[in-house]
Amino acid sequence: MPTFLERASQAIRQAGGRMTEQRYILLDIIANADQQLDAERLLEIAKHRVSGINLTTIYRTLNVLEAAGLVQAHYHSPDHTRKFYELQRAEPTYHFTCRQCKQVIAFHSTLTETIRQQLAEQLGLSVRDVCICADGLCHACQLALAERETKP
Amino acid sequence: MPTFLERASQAIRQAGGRMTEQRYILLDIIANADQQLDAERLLEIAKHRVSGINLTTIYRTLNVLEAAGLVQAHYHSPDHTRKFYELQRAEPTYHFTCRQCKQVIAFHSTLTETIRQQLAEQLGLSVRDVCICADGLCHACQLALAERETKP
DNA sequence: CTAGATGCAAATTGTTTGCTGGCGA
DNA sequence: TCGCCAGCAAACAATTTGCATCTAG
Repeated sequence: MPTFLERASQAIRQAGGRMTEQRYILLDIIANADQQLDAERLLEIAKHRVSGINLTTIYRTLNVLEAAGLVQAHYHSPDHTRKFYELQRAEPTYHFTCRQCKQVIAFHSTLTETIRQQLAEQLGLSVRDVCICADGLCHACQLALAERETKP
Repeated sequence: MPTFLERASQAIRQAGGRMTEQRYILLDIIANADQQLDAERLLEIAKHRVSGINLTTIYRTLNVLEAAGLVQAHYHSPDHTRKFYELQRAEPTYHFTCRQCKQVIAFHSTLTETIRQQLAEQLGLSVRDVCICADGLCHACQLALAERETKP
């Protein structure tokens, strides 16, 4: 049974690419991360392992890995500025951002499947990616707001 | 019974702003559009009505209108590059983009409510906006692909 | 009259591209 | 060896900001 990184390297080769040190390391970082990481954070971590690695390489590699179906990109809040990456998996993680304290809270949802089915049945669409992200107020900020309103 | 634009002008004033010609016109354009529009398209249309109006003003106005709860922004595809605007309404419109032909297909969904409830119950979060957008292959492009695969 | 709005040009930010030398299969 | 790849600098596109001028209330 091949390891994940062996299978990955095969997937890249099948797509006409090569498994390089940089790609190997990035994939390894993403696979072992306990949260989704963005390009800048990935660069920061990767620099400890390959000196001279560059943001351009990070971006190009992420695009290669995404095209090969190895990783998948998400946005963490409705003001979608940065992309965050995780391994391609069955039940992806989505995110809620608090408008007040900016804290990002991850959640899982099976709604992706529902949307996929609805769009297939109703409109004949074959869905590949669904983006779901929410913002609003976290519990603490709701309490703080209520507090402030009772004694203005 | 005040008209929509009268109520809008009051909402802006309550937020400490003023109802200017530019804001009035943009709101009117958005209110009467049959689809969501982005900043550039809004500029194009607004130029017919106010000469000299500028992209900066469009962006600043959109932010004011959004903060005042009058309009709401959405992305049309998972590669969230541009924002599109519509009036704030109960059942917002979401979008699917075909990866092949780039066509954008609008759809409605009540899943926003489900997500809102789930996040409230499970994590105590008060959701304000939910972004949902999907991409994949439209019906025609699925057929074309199947065609291509049967005779390579 | 005066805080707030406009318009112009210039800045910002996340990401992509062009090019040249370098390295994996 | 030979084409894909890495690294650098420069380009991009959507949006924001600084500043002087103008205008709604």
